[in-house]
Amino acid sequence: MGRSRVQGKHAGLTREQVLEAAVRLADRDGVEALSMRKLARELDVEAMTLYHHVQNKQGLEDAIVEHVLAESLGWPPESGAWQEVVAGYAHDLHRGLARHPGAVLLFATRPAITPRSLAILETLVRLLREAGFPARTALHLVYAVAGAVVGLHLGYAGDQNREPAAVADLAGEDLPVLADALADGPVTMESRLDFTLTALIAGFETLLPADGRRLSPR
Amino acid sequence: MGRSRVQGKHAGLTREQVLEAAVRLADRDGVEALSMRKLARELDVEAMTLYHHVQNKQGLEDAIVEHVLAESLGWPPESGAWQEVVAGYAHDLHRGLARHPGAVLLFATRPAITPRSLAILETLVRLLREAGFPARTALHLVYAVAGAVVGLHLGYAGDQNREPAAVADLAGEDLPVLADALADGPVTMESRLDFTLTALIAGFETLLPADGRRLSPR
DNA sequence: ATGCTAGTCTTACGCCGTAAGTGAGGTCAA
DNA sequence: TTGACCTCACTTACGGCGTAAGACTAGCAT
Repeated sequence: MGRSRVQGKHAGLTREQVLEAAVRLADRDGVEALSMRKLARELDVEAMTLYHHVQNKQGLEDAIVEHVLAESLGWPPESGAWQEVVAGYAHDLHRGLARHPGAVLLFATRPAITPRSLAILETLVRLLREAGFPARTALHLVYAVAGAVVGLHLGYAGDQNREPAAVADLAGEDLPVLADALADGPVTMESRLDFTLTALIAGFETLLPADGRRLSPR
Repeated sequence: MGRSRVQGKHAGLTREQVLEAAVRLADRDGVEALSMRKLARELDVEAMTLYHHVQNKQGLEDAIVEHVLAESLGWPPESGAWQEVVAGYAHDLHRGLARHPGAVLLFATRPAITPRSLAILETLVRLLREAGFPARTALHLVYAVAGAVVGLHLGYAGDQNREPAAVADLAGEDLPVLADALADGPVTMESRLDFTLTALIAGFETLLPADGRRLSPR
């Protein structure tokens, strides 16, 4: 019954298929429900088979992050107003995470140190330096923006996910200011992103050495 | 051997002891190593005993968050320069998370909706509103700051934790700008916190309606 | 033909969370 | 004093987990 597989037969499974199924499963059921055995079942294969395409579960998770990252982040433009480049980068990341909620927690727990993300980081920092930021400040800036985006999604990815919207219900008469703040409806992810991004970019601008040494050195 | 416990004997275990041991264990071995069985062993008790003090594992994790939060966050002052109150709040949270790295991931995945944290939120938002922010903007502000602090710690809490410092090693000659940015040593948590906080607060200031309607309405 | 290799399945181990049931002490009303 | 009841603890058991070790098979290179 049902058990119709045969030892040794090649099922033609590829690493790409494994990753796609893993992302699908994590998005559908939540990352905490992602197990090697369930993933294998999904692919109509035995669990141990997966270990030929992935080193272990941790390796699978790393690969998921890389996969989603590659799908989300294009190459930043080599030139342009830094404010827009940074905002574009943030929005790309945001859209990627929105499309793959199952990957959010993995993003949060893994430093992005693949060659690809480092190269993107390099490009961004170079652009910011050309805009007048000291290199170190530029690095801080990118970290702050990336952290804000991931942090934003975390708040909405918590499992059963009574997101901040639920605060509205809880904010009874004893929390009048909160109730007032939520009177216009719940705080959406988009509005939080826009707000945080605006504030961060405005804040960065005040940190920029006043002259803007890009073209005219004085 | 060693099995010297007796059925039914009251060992006098309290919820407080359970929580403290849980936090200690999570801080020492990482939150992913926290299991009901290990925790019970730590307390010289059988696993199922814990279920008298905690609803289930999820409940235990919720309680850890609450515990650490209570330990970290005092009541915000009812008055004072909003910049300093917000910065103080951020630093309190930061210190709490620094003291309890095992709780960071739990913080990140749980909306803070205990009565206590809601009350703190209420106080902060009220203060900000008195400083001239619209209620909704004030709420965004607090979320942004809290998210930044938690996000900051997440980057450093990733398990074996080759933190961003490791980027320095990876930034070879092909990533000259990054190497430059890291020439003065790795990016510490403190410097990231200070930078992000400065930028956020400066950004918020630009969002503040120009008059500052606290005292003089026109 | 022979052997190698890569992809697959089988079995097994020691963890995990927790449902269900057992038992020992303490409290307190009758 | 008794005995019912409650609380706290222990025991056993189940199904799921990650993965180490090994066996099998098909196809390719020799």
